Amino acid sequence: MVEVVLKDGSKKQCPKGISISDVIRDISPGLFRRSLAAQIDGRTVDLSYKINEDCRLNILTFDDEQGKKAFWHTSSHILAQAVKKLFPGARLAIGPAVDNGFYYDFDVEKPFSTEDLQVIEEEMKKIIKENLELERFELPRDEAIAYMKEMGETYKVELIEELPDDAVISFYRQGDFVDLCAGPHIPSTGLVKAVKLLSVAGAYWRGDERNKMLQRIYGVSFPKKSMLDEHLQRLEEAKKRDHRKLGRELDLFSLHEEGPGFPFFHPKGTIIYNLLVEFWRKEHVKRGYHEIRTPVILNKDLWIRSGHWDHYRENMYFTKIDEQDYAVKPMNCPGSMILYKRKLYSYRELPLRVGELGLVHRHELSGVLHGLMRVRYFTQDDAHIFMLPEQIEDEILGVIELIDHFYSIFGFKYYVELSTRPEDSMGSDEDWELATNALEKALKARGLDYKINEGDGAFYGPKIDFHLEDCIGRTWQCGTIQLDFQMPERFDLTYIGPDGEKHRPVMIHRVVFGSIERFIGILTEHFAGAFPTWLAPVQVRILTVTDRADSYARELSAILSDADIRVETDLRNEKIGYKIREAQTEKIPYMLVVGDKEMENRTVALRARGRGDLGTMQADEFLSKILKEIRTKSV
RNA sequence: GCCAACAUAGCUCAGCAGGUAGAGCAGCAGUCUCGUAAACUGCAGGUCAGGGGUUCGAGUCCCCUUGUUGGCUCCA
Repeated sequence: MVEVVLKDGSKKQCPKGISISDVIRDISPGLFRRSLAAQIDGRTVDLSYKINEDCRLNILTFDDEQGKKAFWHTSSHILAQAVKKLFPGARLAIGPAVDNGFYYDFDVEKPFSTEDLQVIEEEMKKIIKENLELERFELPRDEAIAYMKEMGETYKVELIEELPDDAVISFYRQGDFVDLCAGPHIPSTGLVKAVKLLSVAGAYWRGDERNKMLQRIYGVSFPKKSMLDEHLQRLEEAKKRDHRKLGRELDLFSLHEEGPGFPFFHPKGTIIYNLLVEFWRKEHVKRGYHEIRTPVILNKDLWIRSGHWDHYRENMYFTKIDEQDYAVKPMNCPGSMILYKRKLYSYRELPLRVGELGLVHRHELSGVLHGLMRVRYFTQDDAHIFMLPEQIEDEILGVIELIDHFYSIFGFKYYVELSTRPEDSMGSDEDWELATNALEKALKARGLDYKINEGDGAFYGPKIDFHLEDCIGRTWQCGTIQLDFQMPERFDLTYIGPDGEKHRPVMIHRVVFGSIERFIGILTEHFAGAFPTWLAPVQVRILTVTDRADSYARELSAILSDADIRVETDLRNEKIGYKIREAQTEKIPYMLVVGDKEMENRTVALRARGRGDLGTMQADEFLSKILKEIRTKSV
């Protein structure tokens, strides 16, 4: 007998060699129907796994992250089986579960068309209907390679050859289809009650553009038909929050063929931009930052010296002035270096925090442009902190505090990553290790959860990245903190120490918003266009019931405007319902309805976006209420 | 840049198997003075992304270019 400890702590005696399925069936037939995979002592396994010793058992359903993954992983096998049946020449690459479904990469003669997806989806449904069982088996390395070679699966052969020596090489069989796979999988294909193939895309083998481009099919699946409908419904809803759609509807910004990746900001978008900048300046002055402005175009020699020519040239724009080569800045740091070098600094002056709202241009590949999120010019809310080596940790912690303060004001949740040395980079291994450790130490001191992003640092130093989510859950890097020993060296920066000698300062590059343009995109999607009052381009609109209230409306407007509130009047000869509807679709936070009654009593009938009619109140009562809301930046 | 799809009025979309463009909203002009998400009538608005080709005839079929979308690579 073996002892199985369940999630709730209860213990169960079972015969040795019993399958997990049998254990669950014994606990509850209802749970058995929903179970997809299981964890034995934290290791995810199939339900057919035989228990041979005492263990802790955790049963996974579609509600568990790992259960979902197994479900989608099996779905990707069904996809591969369908493709092999319809396109026998297709070779299989990889087919994992991802956050929102699954995909499979195929090497095929001719790219898949949208029509092919339909046919493949139909074939998948047949496989599901057959309710094939998934059966696991293992092979020694040489047999596994021979087996895959025989089937012509060259990508699989490559995968097996690269597995570590001690790896268990397992396969899963469903009907006549076999795939190399670590598992786990759900017991049978019939559990997939609803499947939808969403898109085809090219994807390089192993994500390397030097490799062959494969055809990737994305799909999603669920154990219930209604869950698929809900999922598709959610995607539709998310589209309504898309900042590109809202940007057009709310007249914030636009993009034109004349400047792909170069957004135009309209008056209302510019109001938001300016408010963010104003807020940014206040918070930075409080924290001892100075602000500078440096040129957009600087001589090429500067960029050679900074290392950008060697490591960032592909992303830069160049121009000529009087026969000399110049570059449009893709980063602000070299300009900041020049200013640091204009005079001598004492150690007493450090840390020196120098901010710059710098307009940078970067040549991004045409295929990656995306609204305001990925553009070819943007404003970095940059700052460079020059400091003594012993100030590193405090300064990093200060920036983390600042970023957290900013994001929490908007109510954002964020993800943190630590990016380490990339292949194309400069400096010694010791410097990189020192810098990376310093960042990591600060993260730990602050108690932040973070993921390590191997090889994704800047070419001059490692970085802590802060990611925010868009409407469909894609994350975008916004804030970043980069520790740099290289630039001070390259530009021979110095400060005079207590010993009267010159020493080398260390520097931090950091941004909070990241790109003000991208941040506006994130804000738009986060609030679905209904910006908090302090950020709303129009904060109040006064709506008249009839033209008898026009002069009262103008008077109110002047009072609010004097208090720096962004107010508009709607005196058109339209029905009040029509005016309300329009203000509502423009997502204006407050509507003041004024007619004969209000005029007589010097009141306003208040209506708030999303909260409807709030009744009547004195005009000055409303004024103090909205002023407080703006001052506290409440969301 | 690569793979696929898409591009018709300011916006959202019709235009079926080639026979020279249509709706709703927005805009403009009038009428209605109206109390919490759409009053009524009329008018105007398009070298169908740009260029080439096939055809008696192309928004519709083919090719190229540009842009957009979803991915890949890359990144704030």
